Amino acid sequence: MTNPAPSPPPQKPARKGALRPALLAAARTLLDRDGADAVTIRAVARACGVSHAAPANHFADRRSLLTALAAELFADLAEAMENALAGAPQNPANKGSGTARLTAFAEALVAYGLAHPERYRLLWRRDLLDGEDAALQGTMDRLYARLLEELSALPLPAGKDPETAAVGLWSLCHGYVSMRLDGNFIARRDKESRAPRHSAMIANYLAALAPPAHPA
Amino acid sequence: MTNPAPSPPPQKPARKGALRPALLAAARTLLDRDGADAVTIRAVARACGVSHAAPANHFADRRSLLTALAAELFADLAEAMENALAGAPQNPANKGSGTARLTAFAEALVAYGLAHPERYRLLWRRDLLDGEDAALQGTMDRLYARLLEELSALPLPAGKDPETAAVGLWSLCHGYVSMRLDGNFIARRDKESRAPRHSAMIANYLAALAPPAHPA
DNA sequence: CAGACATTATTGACACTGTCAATATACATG
DNA sequence: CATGTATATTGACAGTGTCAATAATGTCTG
Repeated sequence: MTNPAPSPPPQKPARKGALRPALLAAARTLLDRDGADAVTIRAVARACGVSHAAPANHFADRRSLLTALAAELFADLAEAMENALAGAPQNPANKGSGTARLTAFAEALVAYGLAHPERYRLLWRRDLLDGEDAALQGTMDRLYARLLEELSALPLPAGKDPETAAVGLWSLCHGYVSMRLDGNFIARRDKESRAPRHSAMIANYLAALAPPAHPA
Repeated sequence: MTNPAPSPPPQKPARKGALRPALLAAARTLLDRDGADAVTIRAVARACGVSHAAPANHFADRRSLLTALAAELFADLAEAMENALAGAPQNPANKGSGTARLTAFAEALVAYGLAHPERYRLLWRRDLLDGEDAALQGTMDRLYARLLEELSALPLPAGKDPETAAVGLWSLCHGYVSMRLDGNFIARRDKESRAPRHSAMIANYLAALAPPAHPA
């Protein structure tokens, strides 16, 4: 099946078996520009210069196309968060606030959401995606496991388990980003011009999770 | 579009000038049963036994219909949260953690979301609603102001302002409910059969906000 | 009361969507 | 070359929101 391209891929009418990635790229562009609603089978086909039914050979239906796109986006997000972790100080021996890595993790999540609104929104549009998709679930589970791993390496106070802390941190970030993106009341009071509120919010949450050695 | 569900039961032709409330009631039923996607102008009209263009006299377009419905739902939510506040102990001037009222507030929000998934989801579907609608914005703003009021009555530790605390608490609850409803990874680990995690989560957050009376 | 007006409901149409069926083209392998 | 598989095209259908023209209903005025 895999053949070396006999001629360079010049234009939208992509050669050989290159329609599938072209469709995904077009879908991503449409998503960023006009939101998930604009990512229709026919619009994607038009953007690739093929007939309206051509995508059916690569994606069974619209849900399948959006799911594949979301899996790509989730992988991007996971990479961004992994990079953030790599740039954070290694946690262990140094006691006290080992929350620098968690801060980096949470900040990266929020930053991705605010930087790519439509992409972030799509990730959670369960009505548009196939929640049973293996690729999608796998990336999500790995990301959550990563957070749990970081949290488990932290000495938590008695009565606080890593699972609840992980769910809380993720909920905090996800809720904040969602309401910012949806333009609801939080957004009207939390302009970008101010110092970013989410940083203080995250810091507060993490400080409570692992209070510094000398509480004020 | 796929047509999964059997058609809703045809209803009585609402006489007189009572079509508008009938449309809203039908929309609410459709929403609860099949989600926001199922709330189409034509389906609502069918449910009320009128022609497909009859609703146009009461709602300019689909967005207008859904916005009116969402305003109703937001009022319901506000009422539920107000009731929860009424049942909570009045802010005790005597001492210590006056977070009981905030706990009631947050628990009521989460309870509403988990009890009425489709209604809660619609509240934040900005792509389906008119964010500039006065009724919708008014109810939302009043609810947020109420939370801020409760938080401002609380003696916060230095370095923590009510605004950030309010945004954090709301984000925490909203994020948790969203991910539970969307069936994402949190839901797969946070079954109803266990003790509800959100209670511990909320308690942890509020405890950090106003630490108990015995400081170091 | 009768006529004029405003509100509301109906019918029909258009463009758009997802999806299916039948067809046509290309490619690869025997 | 012939055959067969993968892919692309055309055409159709049901469903949707929304508009225009029409009809029916009520209400108010003179």
